[in-house]
Amino acid sequence: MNKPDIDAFHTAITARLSCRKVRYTLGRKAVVESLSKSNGPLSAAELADLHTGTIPLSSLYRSLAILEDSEIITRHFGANGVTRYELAEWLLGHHHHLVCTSCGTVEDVSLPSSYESQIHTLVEEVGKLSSFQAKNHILDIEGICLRCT
Amino acid sequence: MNKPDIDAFHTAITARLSCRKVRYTLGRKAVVESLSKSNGPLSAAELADLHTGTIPLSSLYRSLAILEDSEIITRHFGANGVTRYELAEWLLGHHHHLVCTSCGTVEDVSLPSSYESQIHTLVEEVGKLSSFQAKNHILDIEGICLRCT
DNA sequence: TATAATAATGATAATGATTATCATTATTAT
DNA sequence: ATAATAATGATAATCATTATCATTATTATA
Ligand SMILES: [Mn+2]
Ligand SMILES: [Mn+2]
Ligand SMILES: [Zn+2]
Ligand SMILES: [Zn+2]
Repeated sequence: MNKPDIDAFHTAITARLSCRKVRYTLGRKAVVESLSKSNGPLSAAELADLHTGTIPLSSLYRSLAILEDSEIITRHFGANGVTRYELAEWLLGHHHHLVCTSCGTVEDVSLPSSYESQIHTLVEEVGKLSSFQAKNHILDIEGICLRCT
Repeated sequence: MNKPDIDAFHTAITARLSCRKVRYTLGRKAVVESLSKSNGPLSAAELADLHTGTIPLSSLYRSLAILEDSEIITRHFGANGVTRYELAEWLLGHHHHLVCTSCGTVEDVSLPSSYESQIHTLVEEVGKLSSFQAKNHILDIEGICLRCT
């Protein structure tokens, strides 16, 4: 996963939020900063830890809800039942996740585009066969991460 | 998805449970029956509805926990943040899920084996590239189901 | 069979994550 | 400067899930 510069994110996010009378406050910026720096989605608890004392939980959850509303962030489920947050794909790019079943961490991973297009075509095909209007796919790879080996 | 006969399930499950001093009681059988009949994983709430009045929630959750322990059922996350339960793959076979983002239902879908092997090889490859010991993959296809079209 | 040991049940309380309230404070618009 | 609007933070409320524990059912064994 290529880690892009945070300033570009702030600019893009400011633009999108201002369209919708939504303010890009310090608390919300803090969330975006943390998510930008992470190489995987973070849970509310993890985000709270990164800003211990500085952001009350109620505000954190509200920021997350609002950022999701504005499509700045998305939620990821699938590792245990833990909800994790990450920057939306229009910021971070399409990617998938390596989920360590031992320590529970979730790491972003981009597939080579040839693989990605394979998946895309098979998803289309399966949708047709099942008369299901496929919109997008979520591929989580479960296993043991390097640190847990 | 091929719907196999429930009696075979009961036999196999009885065998596996008896190995571990775990009883296959009516409540547990009821859960297995419901899951067998369903064409997708069910949430605890949905299971409770299917047996309104007959199974107290505490018993239901305990049955689910015990059946999961004994690897009779597995949990599926990923549709909203809802935890859903399904029969383990050694009973139901490996498959994936069509998740309707409109009504929230989750339907089982088996991929043609050529697709499945494509996924398998790409997962292996990605694991190598990321020095991640890949064990299995979870592919959810999100979109709009037939009823919601 | 009678009895002890073990497991399951069901009512209820406790927990933990998330959401809702609401008064206060900060920002924006006029 | 003032009014309108949005954000904050403390707190309470919800909701799913888990833990307790006394009671009941099942199994083992004398
Ligand atoms: Mn991610
Ligand atoms: Mn399934
Ligand atoms: Zn790990
Ligand atoms: Zn639907």
